[in-house]
Amino acid sequence: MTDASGIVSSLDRAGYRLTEPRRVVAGLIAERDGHFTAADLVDDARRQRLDVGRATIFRTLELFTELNAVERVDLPSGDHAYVECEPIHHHHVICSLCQRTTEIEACGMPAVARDVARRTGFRIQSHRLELFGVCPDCQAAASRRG
Amino acid sequence: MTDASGIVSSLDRAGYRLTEPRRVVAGLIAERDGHFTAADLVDDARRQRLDVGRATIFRTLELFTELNAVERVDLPSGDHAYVECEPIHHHHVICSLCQRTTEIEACGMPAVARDVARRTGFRIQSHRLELFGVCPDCQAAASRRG
DNA sequence: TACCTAATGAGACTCAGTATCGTCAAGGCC
DNA sequence: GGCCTTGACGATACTGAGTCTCATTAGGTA
Repeated sequence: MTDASGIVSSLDRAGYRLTEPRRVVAGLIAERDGHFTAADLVDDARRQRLDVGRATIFRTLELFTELNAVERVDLPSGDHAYVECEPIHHHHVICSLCQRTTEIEACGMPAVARDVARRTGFRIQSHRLELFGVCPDCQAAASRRG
Repeated sequence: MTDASGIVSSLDRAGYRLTEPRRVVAGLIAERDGHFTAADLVDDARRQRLDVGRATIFRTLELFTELNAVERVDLPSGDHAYVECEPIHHHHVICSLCQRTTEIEACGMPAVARDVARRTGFRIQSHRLELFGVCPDCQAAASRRG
C-alpha cells in the first residue's frame, strides 16, 4: 500500500489529462502490495463497483509504464505482471510465497554486462534481471510453523 | 542451424516415445538460428507441408522445455519465445537486429544474487537474466555500411 | 502380429490484449 | 461561467496464443 498521488502527479507533469478513470487505476495500484496483472485490476474495479472499462485499464497501464510509474515483469510462470516502482533503473526481487516485491539497484550488474560483452563481442544495450525467492517475513512465518 | 539428434536422443533417454511429429519439431528447431515462437514453428511446418498439429507443437515445446533441450525467454516486447540450448544453467544474449542468440554461463551472477540476499533478507531461489544488444556480425555489417 | 496405451490432430474453447468508433468531459480560452 | 477542441472514455468486436477434449493412430513390447 503506497500513495497514488505520485503516479497522478507524474501524469500531470508529463502533460496528460487527470481523468477520473486514471485516478481510479492509480488508486487500485497504490492499494496493492507486490505484483499484479491487468486482470487483477479489472477484478478489483468490478468488485469495488468502480466504473472503469477493461480497455481503459490496459491503456492506462501502458501509459503508466511509459511514465515509468509501473514496470512490467515476467513471472517464472510466463505470465505478465506489473509492479509499482520508482522511475530509475533497478530490478525486482519477487517473493514466491506472498508475491511481495522489493526493488533493488543493479549493483554488480554493470560488471556482469561488461564481462559478457568482453566474452561474446556483443554490444550490450539492455538487460532484464528478475530474482525470485522467499522474503524475510515468509521465512520467519515458515520457521514459526516449524 | 544445429543438429536435431541431440534433442531426439534426450527424448529417448528420458523414456519418451520417439514419434514422427516429435522428430519433425526437433528438426524445425534445429534448422532455426536464434529464438523462435511457437507460431514460427507452426508456420514452418505448414510451409513445408509437414503434417503436425498446432496442439502438438505446443505440447512438444513444453516437453522439450521440461527436458531442458529448449528454454523459454521473454523478449523486451513481452513476447514469449524459445531458444535451443544446452541443459546447464546459463543465460542468453539476444541480438536485437538478427535475433541470433548466444548462451553464456552465469559468471558473476552468483555474487550478485548473494549481494541481493544480504541486502534484502530474501532467500534467493532462482533468477532470470536476459541481455539484449548487437552481435559482432551486425556491428561489423553496420560499420561496413558506414 | 496383436495389444496396450501414450501421443496425435481436429477443433472448440478461454482469455489477454488490441482496434474501432461514437460519445463524453478535461482544461484552455474568452 | 460558458464554449469549444480534442484527448480520453466505454462498449464491443476482434485477434491470436495457449489449453482442453476426445476419438483415432501409431510406437514399443511381448
